[in-house]
Amino acid sequence: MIPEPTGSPRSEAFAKIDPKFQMTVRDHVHRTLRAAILAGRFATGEKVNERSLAEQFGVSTTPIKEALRQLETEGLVEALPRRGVIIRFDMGWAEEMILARAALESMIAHLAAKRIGKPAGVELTAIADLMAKATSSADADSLISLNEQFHEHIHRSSRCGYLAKLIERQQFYDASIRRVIHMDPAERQKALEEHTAIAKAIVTGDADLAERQMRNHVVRSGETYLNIVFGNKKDI
Amino acid sequence: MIPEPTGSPRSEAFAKIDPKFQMTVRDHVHRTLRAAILAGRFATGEKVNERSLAEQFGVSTTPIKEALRQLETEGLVEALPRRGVIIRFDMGWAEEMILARAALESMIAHLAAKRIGKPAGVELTAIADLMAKATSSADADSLISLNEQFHEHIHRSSRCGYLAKLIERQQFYDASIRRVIHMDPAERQKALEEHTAIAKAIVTGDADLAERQMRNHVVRSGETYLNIVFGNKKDI
DNA sequence: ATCTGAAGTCTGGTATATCAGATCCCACAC
DNA sequence: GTGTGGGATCTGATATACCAGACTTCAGAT
Repeated sequence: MIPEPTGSPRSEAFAKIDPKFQMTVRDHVHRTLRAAILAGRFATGEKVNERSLAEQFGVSTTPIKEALRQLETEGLVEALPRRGVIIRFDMGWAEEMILARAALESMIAHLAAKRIGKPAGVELTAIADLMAKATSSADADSLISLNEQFHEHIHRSSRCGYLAKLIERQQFYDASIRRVIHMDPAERQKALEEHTAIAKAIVTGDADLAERQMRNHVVRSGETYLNIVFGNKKDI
Repeated sequence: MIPEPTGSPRSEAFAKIDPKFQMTVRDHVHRTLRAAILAGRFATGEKVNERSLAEQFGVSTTPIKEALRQLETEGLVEALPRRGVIIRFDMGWAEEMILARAALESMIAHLAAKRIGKPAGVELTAIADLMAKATSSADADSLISLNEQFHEHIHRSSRCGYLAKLIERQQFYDASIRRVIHMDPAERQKALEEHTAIAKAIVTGDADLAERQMRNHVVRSGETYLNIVFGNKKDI
Protein backbone atom coordinates (compact mmCIF):
# COMPACT_ATOMS: atom_id res chain seq x y z
CA MET A 1 0.00 0.00 0.00
CA ILE A 2 2.70 2.43 0.96
CA PRO A 3 5.22 2.93 -1.83
CA GLU A 4 8.71 2.00 -0.78
CA PRO A 5 11.98 3.36 -2.10
CA THR A 6 13.97 0.68 -3.84
CA GLY A 7 17.04 -0.86 -2.32
CA SER A 8 16.84 -0.11 1.35
CA PRO A 9 18.63 -3.05 2.91
CA ARG A 10 18.23 -4.35 6.42
CA SER A 11 15.79 -1.71 7.73
CA GLU A 12 12.30 -0.66 6.74
CA ALA A 13 12.29 2.53 4.72
CA PHE A 14 9.74 5.23 5.42
CA ALA A 15 7.56 6.54 2.67
CA LYS A 16 8.07 10.12 1.67
CA ILE A 17 5.25 12.31 2.88
CA ASP A 18 3.41 14.13 0.19
CA PRO A 19 3.92 17.87 0.76
CA LYS A 20 0.25 18.34 0.02
CA PHE A 21 -0.67 16.60 3.25
CA GLN A 22 1.03 19.18 5.37
CA MET A 23 -1.55 21.19 7.13
CA THR A 24 -1.48 24.93 7.23
CA VAL A 25 -3.80 27.13 9.22
CA ARG A 26 -5.50 28.40 6.09
CA ASP A 27 -6.23 24.86 4.94
CA HIS A 28 -7.67 24.00 8.29
CA VAL A 29 -9.85 27.10 8.24
CA HIS A 30 -10.84 26.44 4.65
CA ARG A 31 -11.86 22.84 5.30
CA THR A 32 -13.63 23.66 8.52
CA LEU A 33 -15.61 26.52 7.03
CA ARG A 34 -16.39 24.52 3.92
CA ALA A 35 -17.72 21.63 5.95
CA ALA A 36 -19.74 24.01 8.11
CA ILE A 37 -21.29 25.71 5.11
CA LEU A 38 -22.11 22.44 3.38
CA ALA A 39 -23.57 21.10 6.60
CA GLY A 40 -25.97 24.03 6.53
CA ARG A 41 -24.59 25.74 9.61
CA PHE A 42 -24.91 29.12 7.92
CA ALA A 43 -27.96 30.59 6.30
CA THR A 44 -27.55 31.64 2.71
CA GLY A 45 -27.07 35.39 2.55
CA GLU A 46 -25.63 35.49 6.04
CA LYS A 47 -22.68 37.83 6.52
CA VAL A 48 -19.45 36.52 7.95
CA ASN A 49 -17.00 38.76 9.74
CA GLU A 50 -13.29 38.24 9.23
CA ARG A 51 -12.20 39.48 12.63
CA SER A 52 -14.82 37.44 14.37
CA LEU A 53 -13.76 34.30 12.52
CA ALA A 54 -10.13 35.02 13.31
CA GLU A 55 -11.01 35.28 16.97
CA GLN A 56 -13.04 32.07 16.92
CA PHE A 57 -10.21 30.15 15.31
CA GLY A 58 -7.67 31.87 17.49
CA VAL A 59 -5.60 33.04 14.54
CA SER A 60 -4.96 36.27 12.70
CA THR A 61 -7.10 37.46 9.83
CA THR A 62 -4.52 36.62 7.18
CA PRO A 63 -5.23 32.89 6.86
CA ILE A 64 -8.93 33.63 7.25
CA LYS A 65 -8.83 35.93 4.26
CA GLU A 66 -7.05 33.33 2.19
CA ALA A 67 -9.54 30.63 3.12
CA LEU A 68 -12.41 32.95 2.24
CA ARG A 69 -10.82 33.61 -1.14
CA GLN A 70 -10.77 29.88 -1.80
CA LEU A 71 -14.39 29.50 -0.76
CA GLU A 72 -15.25 32.42 -2.98
CA THR A 73 -13.70 30.75 -6.01
CA GLU A 74 -15.53 27.56 -5.12
CA GLY A 75 -18.76 29.52 -5.24
CA LEU A 76 -19.72 28.89 -1.63
CA VAL A 77 -19.43 32.49 -0.55
CA GLU A 78 -19.72 35.75 -2.37
CA ALA A 79 -17.36 38.65 -1.71
CA LEU A 80 -18.64 42.17 -2.09
CA PRO A 81 -15.58 44.43 -2.20
CA ARG A 82 -15.25 46.58 0.91
CA ARG A 83 -18.49 45.19 2.20
CA GLY A 84 -17.76 41.69 3.30
CA VAL A 85 -18.50 38.16 2.32
CA ILE A 86 -21.81 36.40 2.49
CA ILE A 87 -22.63 32.73 2.50
CA ARG A 88 -24.05 31.31 -0.69
CA PHE A 89 -25.39 27.82 -0.15
CA ASP A 90 -28.87 26.41 -0.07
CA MET A 91 -30.75 23.51 -1.57
CA GLY A 92 -30.72 25.02 -5.04
CA TRP A 93 -26.99 25.45 -4.88
CA ALA A 94 -26.61 21.86 -3.69
CA GLU A 95 -28.75 20.63 -6.57
CA GLU A 96 -26.54 22.44 -9.00
CA MET A 97 -23.43 21.00 -7.41
CA ILE A 98 -24.88 17.57 -8.01
CA LEU A 99 -25.64 18.44 -11.61
CA ALA A 100 -22.13 19.75 -12.07
CA ARG A 101 -20.71 16.60 -10.63
CA ALA A 102 -22.98 14.50 -12.83
CA ALA A 103 -21.84 16.37 -15.91
CA LEU A 104 -18.17 16.09 -15.02
CA GLU A 105 -18.20 12.52 -13.74
CA SER A 106 -20.01 11.35 -16.83
CA MET A 107 -17.48 13.11 -19.02
CA ILE A 108 -14.65 11.49 -17.12
CA ALA A 109 -16.34 8.09 -17.31
CA HIS A 110 -16.58 8.52 -21.05
CA LEU A 111 -12.86 9.18 -21.29
CA ALA A 112 -12.01 6.39 -18.88
CA ALA A 113 -13.87 3.92 -21.09
CA LYS A 114 -11.76 5.06 -24.01
CA ARG A 115 -8.47 5.17 -22.21
CA ILE A 116 -8.49 2.45 -19.59
CA GLY A 117 -5.88 -0.27 -20.04
CA LYS A 118 -6.25 -3.98 -19.54
CA PRO A 119 -4.78 -4.20 -16.01
CA ALA A 120 -6.68 -1.16 -14.76
CA GLY A 121 -9.83 -2.69 -16.19
CA VAL A 122 -9.24 -5.85 -14.22
CA GLU A 123 -8.75 -3.78 -11.08
CA LEU A 124 -11.95 -1.88 -11.63
CA THR A 125 -13.87 -5.11 -12.05
CA ALA A 126 -12.26 -6.37 -8.88
CA ILE A 127 -13.43 -3.31 -6.97
CA ALA A 128 -16.94 -3.86 -8.29
CA ASP A 129 -16.78 -7.48 -7.12
CA LEU A 130 -15.73 -6.38 -3.66
CA MET A 131 -18.63 -3.96 -3.65
CA ALA A 132 -20.97 -6.85 -4.38
CA LYS A 133 -19.59 -8.74 -1.41
CA ALA A 134 -19.78 -5.74 0.89
CA THR A 135 -23.32 -5.11 -0.25
CA SER A 136 -24.55 -8.56 0.58
CA SER A 137 -22.83 -8.44 3.94
CA ALA A 138 -24.15 -4.93 4.57
CA ASP A 139 -20.68 -3.67 5.44
CA ALA A 140 -21.24 0.08 5.37
CA ASP A 141 -17.68 1.11 6.14
CA SER A 142 -16.28 -1.03 3.36
CA LEU A 143 -18.89 0.30 0.97
CA ILE A 144 -17.95 3.87 1.73
CA SER A 145 -14.29 3.14 1.20
CA LEU A 146 -14.90 1.08 -1.92
CA ASN A 147 -17.14 3.74 -3.37
CA GLU A 148 -14.31 6.19 -2.99
CA GLN A 149 -11.82 3.80 -4.56
CA PHE A 150 -14.20 3.10 -7.40
CA HIS A 151 -14.60 6.71 -8.48
CA GLU A 152 -10.92 7.40 -7.74
CA HIS A 153 -9.94 4.58 -10.01
CA ILE A 154 -12.11 5.85 -12.82
CA HIS A 155 -10.59 9.29 -12.45
CA ARG A 156 -7.10 7.88 -12.72
CA SER A 157 -8.04 5.73 -15.68
CA SER A 158 -9.33 8.76 -17.52
CA ARG A 159 -5.93 10.43 -17.06
CA CYS A 160 -7.66 13.73 -16.41
CA GLY A 161 -6.07 15.65 -13.59
CA TYR A 162 -7.97 18.86 -14.05
CA LEU A 163 -11.38 17.24 -14.32
CA ALA A 164 -10.69 15.08 -11.30
CA LYS A 165 -9.79 18.16 -9.25
CA LEU A 166 -12.87 19.94 -10.42
CA ILE A 167 -15.08 17.04 -9.40
CA GLU A 168 -13.62 17.01 -5.92
CA ARG A 169 -14.97 20.46 -5.39
CA GLN A 170 -18.51 19.38 -6.22
CA GLN A 171 -18.69 17.03 -3.28
CA PHE A 172 -20.93 18.27 -0.54
CA TYR A 173 -21.70 15.29 1.57
CA ASP A 174 -19.31 13.48 3.83
CA ALA A 175 -18.79 10.01 5.20
CA SER A 176 -21.35 10.39 7.97
CA ILE A 177 -24.12 11.08 5.50
CA ARG A 178 -22.94 8.27 3.27
CA ARG A 179 -23.27 5.91 6.18
CA VAL A 180 -26.89 6.89 6.60
CA ILE A 181 -27.49 6.19 2.93
CA HIS A 182 -25.98 2.77 3.10
CA MET A 183 -28.31 1.82 5.92
CA ASP A 184 -31.07 1.32 3.40
CA PRO A 185 -30.80 -2.11 1.74
CA ALA A 186 -32.74 -1.01 -1.33
CA GLU A 187 -30.40 1.91 -1.85
CA ARG A 188 -27.38 -0.33 -1.37
CA GLN A 189 -28.69 -2.74 -3.98
CA LYS A 190 -29.51 0.02 -6.44
CA ALA A 191 -26.09 1.58 -6.07
CA LEU A 192 -24.44 -1.80 -6.57
CA GLU A 193 -26.31 -2.39 -9.80
CA GLU A 194 -25.29 1.00 -11.06
CA HIS A 195 -21.67 0.58 -10.11
CA THR A 196 -21.53 -2.84 -11.71
CA ALA A 197 -23.08 -1.54 -14.91
CA ILE A 198 -20.69 1.43 -15.01
CA ALA A 199 -17.68 -0.80 -14.47
CA LYS A 200 -18.80 -3.14 -17.21
CA ALA A 201 -19.38 -0.32 -19.68
CA ILE A 202 -15.98 1.19 -18.95
CA VAL A 203 -14.10 -2.08 -19.12
CA THR A 204 -15.75 -3.06 -22.39
CA GLY A 205 -14.95 0.37 -23.77
CA ASP A 206 -18.54 1.48 -24.33
CA ALA A 207 -17.90 5.15 -23.68
CA ASP A 208 -21.37 6.46 -24.42
CA LEU A 209 -23.04 3.89 -22.22
CA ALA A 210 -20.59 4.51 -19.39
CA GLU A 211 -21.27 8.21 -19.66
CA ARG A 212 -25.06 7.81 -19.50
CA GLN A 213 -24.94 5.38 -16.64
CA MET A 214 -22.54 7.47 -14.63
CA ARG A 215 -24.69 10.51 -15.07
CA ASN A 216 -27.83 8.73 -13.99
CA HIS A 217 -26.01 7.25 -11.05
CA VAL A 218 -24.70 10.58 -9.81
CA VAL A 219 -28.03 12.33 -10.28
CA ARG A 220 -30.05 9.58 -8.67
CA SER A 221 -27.79 9.08 -5.68
CA GLY A 222 -27.44 12.85 -5.41
CA GLU A 223 -31.19 13.16 -5.07
CA THR A 224 -31.11 10.63 -2.29
CA TYR A 225 -28.54 12.73 -0.46
CA LEU A 226 -30.53 15.89 -1.09
CA ASN A 227 -33.59 14.38 0.48
CA ILE A 228 -31.64 13.41 3.54
CA VAL A 229 -29.87 16.71 3.96
CA PHE A 230 -32.64 19.10 2.97
CA GLY A 231 -35.75 17.05 3.42
CA ASN A 232 -37.64 16.21 0.27
CA LYS A 233 -38.56 18.03 -2.86
CA LYS A 234 -38.04 17.21 -6.48
CA ASP A 235 -37.25 18.91 -9.76
CA ILE A 236 -34.23 18.59 -12.04
CA MET B 1 -30.10 48.07 -21.75
CA ILE B 2 -29.22 49.81 -18.50
CA PRO B 3 -31.83 49.25 -15.82
CA GLU B 4 -33.34 52.47 -14.59
CA PRO B 5 -34.80 53.23 -11.18
CA THR B 6 -38.49 53.98 -11.39
CA GLY B 7 -39.90 57.44 -10.89
CA SER B 8 -37.02 59.80 -11.42
CA PRO B 9 -38.70 62.91 -12.80
CA ARG B 10 -37.13 65.53 -14.99
CA SER B 11 -33.55 64.19 -15.05
CA GLU B 12 -31.99 60.97 -16.26
CA ALA B 13 -31.30 58.61 -13.41
CA PHE B 14 -28.04 56.72 -13.20
CA ALA B 15 -27.99 53.00 -12.79
CA LYS B 16 -26.70 51.69 -9.51
CA ILE B 17 -23.18 50.33 -9.78
CA ASP B 18 -22.98 46.66 -9.04
CA PRO B 19 -20.56 46.32 -6.10
CA LYS B 20 -18.97 43.39 -7.89
CA PHE B 21 -17.56 45.71 -10.50
CA GLN B 22 -15.46 47.56 -8.00
CA MET B 23 -11.87 46.72 -8.57
CA THR B 24 -9.55 45.72 -5.79
CA VAL B 25 -5.86 45.12 -6.11
CA ARG B 26 -6.27 41.41 -5.56
CA ASP B 27 -8.82 41.17 -8.37
CA HIS B 28 -6.51 43.02 -10.67
CA VAL B 29 -3.65 40.72 -9.79
CA HIS B 30 -5.86 37.69 -10.11
CA ARG B 31 -7.14 38.64 -13.54
CA THR B 32 -3.74 39.69 -14.79
CA LEU B 33 -2.03 36.53 -13.61
CA ARG B 34 -4.85 34.36 -14.89
CA ALA B 35 -4.66 35.93 -18.33
CA ALA B 36 -0.89 35.58 -18.34
CA ILE B 37 -1.04 31.91 -17.41
CA LEU B 38 -3.73 31.15 -19.95
CA ALA B 39 -1.78 33.03 -22.59
CA GLY B 40 1.08 30.64 -21.94
CA ARG B 41 3.43 33.23 -20.49
CA PHE B 42 4.53 30.75 -17.82
CA ALA B 43 5.84 27.27 -18.33
CA THR B 44 3.96 24.57 -16.50
CA GLY B 45 5.88 23.59 -13.39
CA GLU B 46 7.50 27.01 -13.15
CA LYS B 47 7.81 28.42 -9.66
CA VAL B 48 6.40 31.84 -8.89
CA ASN B 49 7.73 33.97 -6.09
CA GLU B 50 5.34 36.00 -3.99
CA ARG B 51 7.75 38.79 -3.13
CA SER B 52 8.88 39.10 -6.69
CA LEU B 53 5.30 39.32 -7.93
CA ALA B 54 4.52 41.88 -5.26
CA GLU B 55 7.43 43.95 -6.45
CA GLN B 56 6.43 43.65 -10.10
CA PHE B 57 2.89 44.76 -9.36
CA GLY B 58 4.13 47.40 -6.96
CA VAL B 59 1.96 46.15 -4.11
CA SER B 60 2.44 44.18 -0.93
CA THR B 61 2.32 40.42 -0.76
CA THR B 62 -1.08 40.29 0.85
CA PRO B 63 -3.23 40.75 -2.27
CA ILE B 64 -0.76 38.56 -4.17
CA LYS B 65 -1.35 35.71 -1.75
CA GLU B 66 -5.09 36.09 -2.06
CA ALA B 67 -4.93 36.08 -5.84
CA LEU B 68 -2.75 32.98 -5.78
CA ARG B 69 -5.27 31.27 -3.53
CA GLN B 70 -7.95 31.96 -6.11
CA LEU B 71 -5.81 30.63 -8.92
CA GLU B 72 -5.08 27.59 -6.82
CA THR B 73 -8.75 26.82 -6.40
CA GLU B 74 -9.23 27.33 -10.12
CA GLY B 75 -6.61 24.68 -10.70
CA LEU B 76 -4.21 26.93 -12.58
CA VAL B 77 -1.47 26.82 -9.99
CA GLU B 78 -0.55 24.30 -7.37
CA ALA B 79 0.48 25.34 -3.87
CA LEU B 80 2.98 23.22 -2.00
CA PRO B 81 2.80 24.30 1.64
CA ARG B 82 5.91 26.17 2.78
CA ARG B 83 7.47 25.60 -0.61
CA GLY B 84 5.69 27.89 -2.95
CA VAL B 85 3.29 27.79 -5.83
CA ILE B 86 3.96 26.42 -9.27
CA ILE B 87 2.15 27.04 -12.52
CA ARG B 88 -0.07 24.28 -13.77
CA PHE B 89 -1.18 24.93 -17.32
CA ASP B 90 -0.33 23.31 -20.60
CA MET B 91 -2.15 21.95 -23.62
CA GLY B 92 -3.46 18.94 -21.71
CA TRP B 93 -4.88 21.20 -19.05
CA ALA B 94 -6.46 23.40 -21.70
CA GLU B 95 -8.04 20.36 -23.34
CA GLU B 96 -9.54 19.35 -20.06
CA MET B 97 -10.86 22.84 -19.48
CA ILE B 98 -12.63 22.56 -22.79
CA LEU B 99 -14.06 19.19 -21.84
CA ALA B 100 -15.22 20.57 -18.53
CA ARG B 101 -16.88 23.45 -20.27
CA ALA B 102 -18.47 21.09 -22.76
CA ALA B 103 -19.86 18.94 -19.98
CA LEU B 104 -21.20 21.90 -18.03
CA GLU B 105 -22.52 23.93 -20.96
CA SER B 106 -24.36 20.92 -22.29
CA MET B 107 -25.89 20.30 -18.90
CA ILE B 108 -26.99 23.91 -18.69
CA ALA B 109 -28.36 23.78 -22.24
CA HIS B 110 -30.39 20.75 -21.26
CA LEU B 111 -31.89 22.63 -18.34
CA ALA B 112 -32.43 25.77 -20.37
CA ALA B 113 -34.47 23.77 -22.90
CA LYS B 114 -36.66 22.56 -20.06
CA ARG B 115 -37.00 25.85 -18.26
CA ILE B 116 -36.94 28.58 -20.86
CA GLY B 117 -40.08 30.65 -21.08
CA LYS B 118 -41.84 31.96 -24.16
CA PRO B 119 -40.41 35.50 -24.16
CA ALA B 120 -36.89 34.35 -23.42
CA GLY B 121 -37.20 31.85 -26.25
CA VAL B 122 -38.14 34.63 -28.62
CA GLU B 123 -35.12 36.60 -27.47
CA LEU B 124 -32.81 33.67 -28.02
CA THR B 125 -34.12 33.21 -31.52
CA ALA B 126 -33.61 36.90 -32.12
CA ILE B 127 -29.97 36.65 -31.03
CA ALA B 128 -29.49 33.72 -33.40
CA ASP B 129 -31.00 35.79 -36.21
CA LEU B 130 -28.61 38.64 -35.49
CA MET B 131 -25.78 36.14 -35.58
CA ALA B 132 -26.87 35.09 -39.04
CA LYS B 133 -26.76 38.69 -40.20
CA ALA B 134 -23.38 39.34 -38.60
CA THR B 135 -22.05 36.17 -40.17
CA SER B 136 -23.02 37.11 -43.68
CA SER B 137 -21.60 40.59 -43.24
CA ALA B 138 -18.45 39.17 -41.63
CA ASP B 139 -18.77 41.50 -38.66
CA ALA B 140 -16.29 39.94 -36.25
CA ASP B 141 -16.88 42.36 -33.39
CA SER B 142 -20.61 41.82 -33.46
CA LEU B 143 -20.11 38.08 -33.62
CA ILE B 144 -17.93 38.11 -30.56
CA SER B 145 -20.44 40.16 -28.65
CA LEU B 146 -23.40 38.12 -29.88
CA ASN B 147 -21.66 34.88 -29.02
CA GLU B 148 -21.30 36.13 -25.49
CA GLN B 149 -24.92 37.21 -25.32
CA PHE B 150 -26.03 33.89 -26.73
CA HIS B 151 -24.37 31.76 -24.09
CA GLU B 152 -25.20 34.32 -21.38
CA HIS B 153 -28.84 34.11 -22.34
CA ILE B 154 -28.85 30.34 -22.17
CA HIS B 155 -27.25 30.48 -18.75
CA ARG B 156 -29.91 32.82 -17.49
CA SER B 157 -32.67 30.74 -19.03
CA SER B 158 -31.41 27.68 -17.20
CA ARG B 159 -31.71 29.55 -13.91
CA CYS B 160 -28.50 27.98 -12.74
CA GLY B 161 -26.27 30.44 -10.93
CA TYR B 162 -23.73 27.96 -9.69
CA LEU B 163 -23.27 26.19 -13.00
CA ALA B 164 -22.97 29.48 -14.81
CA LYS B 165 -20.22 30.60 -12.43
CA LEU B 166 -18.43 27.32 -12.83
CA ILE B 167 -18.50 27.63 -16.59
CA GLU B 168 -16.97 31.08 -16.47
CA ARG B 169 -13.89 29.59 -14.90
CA GLN B 170 -13.40 27.17 -17.80
CA GLN B 171 -12.88 29.95 -20.28
CA PHE B 172 -9.30 30.23 -21.39
CA TYR B 173 -9.36 32.22 -24.54
CA ASP B 174 -10.14 35.89 -24.83
CA ALA B 175 -11.61 38.27 -27.35
CA SER B 176 -8.40 38.65 -29.33
CA ILE B 177 -8.24 34.93 -30.05
CA ARG B 178 -11.92 34.87 -30.87
CA ARG B 179 -11.33 37.53 -33.45
CA VAL B 180 -8.75 35.35 -35.14
CA ILE B 181 -11.24 32.50 -35.23
CA HIS B 182 -13.92 34.60 -36.81
CA MET B 183 -11.58 35.56 -39.62
CA ASP B 184 -12.18 32.19 -41.20
CA PRO B 185 -15.45 32.20 -43.20
CA ALA B 186 -15.83 28.42 -42.97
CA GLU B 187 -15.51 28.54 -39.20
CA ARG B 188 -17.98 31.41 -39.01
CA GLN B 189 -20.48 29.44 -41.05
CA LYS B 190 -20.00 26.28 -39.01
CA ALA B 191 -20.46 28.15 -35.75
CA LEU B 192 -23.59 29.81 -37.05
CA GLU B 193 -25.13 26.50 -38.01
CA GLU B 194 -24.38 25.13 -34.57
CA HIS B 195 -25.75 28.16 -32.77
CA THR B 196 -28.90 28.11 -34.86
CA ALA B 197 -29.45 24.43 -34.17
CA ILE B 198 -28.85 24.88 -30.45
CA ALA B 199 -31.27 27.80 -30.29
CA LYS B 200 -33.91 25.80 -32.11
CA ALA B 201 -33.52 22.78 -29.86
CA ILE B 202 -33.74 24.91 -26.74
CA VAL B 203 -36.72 26.93 -27.89
CA THR B 204 -38.62 23.82 -28.95
CA GLY B 205 -37.80 22.23 -25.61
CA ASP B 206 -35.80 19.32 -26.96
CA ALA B 207 -33.47 19.06 -24.00
CA ASP B 208 -31.52 16.02 -25.09
CA LEU B 209 -30.86 17.41 -28.54
CA ALA B 210 -29.84 20.78 -27.13
CA GLU B 211 -27.46 19.04 -24.80
CA ARG B 212 -25.80 16.98 -27.54
CA GLN B 213 -25.49 19.91 -29.89
CA MET B 214 -24.07 22.19 -27.25
CA ARG B 215 -21.51 19.63 -26.29
CA ASN B 216 -20.40 19.08 -29.85
CA HIS B 217 -20.27 22.80 -30.44
CA VAL B 218 -18.09 23.48 -27.43
CA VAL B 219 -15.74 20.58 -28.16
CA ARG B 220 -15.41 21.39 -31.84
CA SER B 221 -14.88 25.11 -31.42
CA GLY B 222 -12.60 24.38 -28.47
CA GLU B 223 -10.42 22.26 -30.72
CA THR B 224 -10.19 25.13 -33.15
CA TYR B 225 -8.97 27.37 -30.36
CA LEU B 226 -6.53 24.76 -29.16
CA ASN B 227 -4.97 24.51 -32.58
CA ILE B 228 -4.52 28.23 -32.71
CA VAL B 229 -3.11 28.62 -29.24
CA PHE B 230 -0.98 25.49 -29.02
CA GLY B 231 -0.42 24.58 -32.62
CA ASN B 232 -2.05 21.39 -33.77
CA LYS B 233 -2.53 17.96 -32.35
CA LYS B 234 -5.61 15.91 -31.82
CA ASP B 235 -7.09 13.45 -29.37
CA ILE B 236 -10.22 13.72 -27.22
C1' DA C 1 -42.34 64.60 11.14
C1' DT C 2 -38.97 64.14 7.64
C1' DC C 3 -34.78 64.89 5.43
C1' DT C 4 -29.86 65.99 5.26
C1' DG C 5 -25.35 65.43 6.31
C1' DA C 6 -21.50 65.41 9.58
C1' DA C 7 -19.21 62.55 12.85
C1' DG C 8 -18.30 58.18 14.77
C1' DT C 9 -17.78 53.26 14.27
C1' DC C 10 -17.21 49.00 11.96
C1' DT C 11 -14.85 46.22 8.85
C1' DG C 12 -12.47 44.85 4.72
C1' DG C 13 -8.22 45.99 1.97
C1' DT C 14 -3.41 46.68 2.00
C1' DA C 15 1.22 47.16 3.92
C1' DT C 16 4.74 45.64 6.92
C1' DA C 17 7.07 42.78 10.37
C1' DT C 18 8.23 38.45 12.20
C1' DC C 19 8.69 33.49 12.41
C1' DA C 20 9.99 29.09 10.77
C1' DG C 21 10.40 25.51 7.18
C1' DA C 22 13.04 24.51 2.95
C1' DT C 23 16.99 24.90 0.32
C1' DC C 24 21.64 25.79 -0.71
C1' DC C 25 26.63 25.84 0.18
C1' DC C 26 30.64 24.52 1.83
C1' DA C 27 33.84 22.84 5.27
C1' DC C 28 35.16 18.75 7.25
C1' DA C 29 35.40 13.76 8.10
C1' DC C 30 35.79 9.20 6.22
C1' DG D 1 35.64 11.07 -4.14
C1' DT D 2 31.66 10.72 -1.30
C1' DG D 3 28.80 12.08 2.04
C1' DT D 4 27.38 14.25 6.34
C1' DG D 5 25.97 18.19 8.76
C1' DG D 6 26.11 23.06 10.35
C1' DG D 7 24.82 27.42 9.11
C1' DA D 8 23.46 31.18 5.99
C1' DT D 9 19.74 32.45 3.13
C1' DC D 10 15.47 32.42 0.78
C1' DT D 11 10.70 32.47 1.04
C1' DG D 12 6.09 31.18 2.39
C1' DA D 13 2.98 31.42 6.58
C1' DT D 14 1.22 34.14 10.04
C1' DA D 15 0.58 38.25 12.95
C1' DT D 16 -0.06 43.03 13.38
C1' DA D 17 -0.72 47.83 12.04
C1' DC D 18 -2.95 51.15 9.49
C1' DC D 19 -5.97 53.15 6.04
C1' DA D 20 -10.24 54.07 3.79
C1' DG D 21 -14.83 52.80 2.25
C1' DA D 22 -19.43 51.73 4.08
C1' DC D 23 -22.79 51.92 7.44
C1' DT D 24 -25.00 54.07 11.61
C1' DT D 25 -26.54 57.56 14.37
C1' DC D 26 -28.25 61.70 15.54
C1' DA D 27 -28.45 66.74 15.70
C1' DG D 28 -30.06 70.46 13.13
C1' DA D 29 -32.65 72.38 9.36
C1' DT D 30 -36.96 72.61 6.83
